[in-house]
Amino acid sequence: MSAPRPEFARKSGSAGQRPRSRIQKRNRQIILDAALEVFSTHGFRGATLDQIALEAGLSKPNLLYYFDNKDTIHRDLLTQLLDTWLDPLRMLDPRGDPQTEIMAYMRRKLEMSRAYPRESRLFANEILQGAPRIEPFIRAELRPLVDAKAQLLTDWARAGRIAPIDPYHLIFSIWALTQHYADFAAQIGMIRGDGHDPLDGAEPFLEALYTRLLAP
Amino acid sequence: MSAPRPEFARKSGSAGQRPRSRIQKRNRQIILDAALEVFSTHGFRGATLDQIALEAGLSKPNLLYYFDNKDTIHRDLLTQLLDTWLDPLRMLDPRGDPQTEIMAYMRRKLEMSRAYPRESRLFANEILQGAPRIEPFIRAELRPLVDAKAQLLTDWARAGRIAPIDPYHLIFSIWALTQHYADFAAQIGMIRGDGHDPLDGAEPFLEALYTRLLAP
DNA sequence: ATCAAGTTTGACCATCCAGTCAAGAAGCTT
DNA sequence: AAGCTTCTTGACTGGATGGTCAAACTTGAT
Repeated sequence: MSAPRPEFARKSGSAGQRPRSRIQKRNRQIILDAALEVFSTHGFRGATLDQIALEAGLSKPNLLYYFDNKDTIHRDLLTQLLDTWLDPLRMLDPRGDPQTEIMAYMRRKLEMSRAYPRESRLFANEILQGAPRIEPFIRAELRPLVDAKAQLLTDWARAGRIAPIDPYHLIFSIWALTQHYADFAAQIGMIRGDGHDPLDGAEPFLEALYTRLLAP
Repeated sequence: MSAPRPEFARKSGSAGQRPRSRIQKRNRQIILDAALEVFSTHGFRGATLDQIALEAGLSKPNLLYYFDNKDTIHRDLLTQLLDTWLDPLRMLDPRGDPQTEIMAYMRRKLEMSRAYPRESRLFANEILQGAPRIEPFIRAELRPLVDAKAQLLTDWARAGRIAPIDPYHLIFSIWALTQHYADFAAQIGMIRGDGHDPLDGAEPFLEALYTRLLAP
């Protein structure tokens, strides 16, 4: 007879249910990993279930046994990503030394570009397309967080502890500079030579840049 | 009977043939403009000819009367874009004042993000996907240009006319910071409020940033 | 006005692709 | 080993999409 979906996968309104069996856990992870690979380079519409299935080493119907549809896979990936995407900014500590804190934030973001370039590209793809799927998240979570941290930066600037620069542009600059190494890795690789690590030398450069920018 | 393609459109190995009639010129431009809109937000695979035709106010077969296929439209757009994409960097003048020259380069790039955000996103999409269509261009044109200008920056640094910073990362930083305002405009708009111009305040910020970074 | 060339389109086709289904294979439990 | 559940897949469907074609319409030169 036709196999019913396992309970946990029936309706995954929000991600985070844990698979029951070991096979479930393993295959869901394999699929998400393959999907991340494909979605991050081709975008949502450009990716096909066949590609993902091939990448995962599973059959397409098998994919759809674990996930209701293409959209669900994509949403689960984004949800998983967004969960941790804001942590570096959240960690910006009002009690710390301003320059140290901002520098540490930049380093955490750079480390994320190094460790999770595919996630960065998945995010970039989503934003390029107008952020249709994560607009609510950006408005409800990211925006207030950025507003709060911008206020903190303003306070620091007012107190003369960092240079008086626009806090929003400061944050955007950190995003732009760090994510660039993941999002444009293909271009950087072609320019610097293919054996070259795109991030080589990035950290000292960014340290110099922000040291000079932030000095009061 | 079946209409043969007009001469100029027969085989457009490289873009740049000029249309014969006024209608040709007008409609090709309308189509390219519509295609830019659609490709830049949905990527190559994500865009459909129907979408482009709708955006252009033409029928799909009519689109294909002016362009051989979807790929040709995309290639023509990229070719047209790349033609002017490197001009700002090419203009970096060895005889000028280093800081003024670099600052002017940054301003030219920022101006391109303001004037041609769709082109920037088209380019970003292409790179995100691994630059499959413009890899030859990057290797044959962009790379040598960047190498040459990096050498120039190194010379300036050696002469103590700018701070001793990695020239490649300096160039990448200008790309990242300026293009970010076009590529991530959707995100910036949601954070700063939708009536807000994403580029508002960007120029003074970047001026401060590069002034401080470049000072010897 | 006439005619040929250039332009436009409705109808159509082949392929691709997300998603279904029923049957079979593999695991688990006793 | 039996019997139940979970997992896997070949074959299929319906709709979207890139592209074709022949007929009709428009334009411009004479």
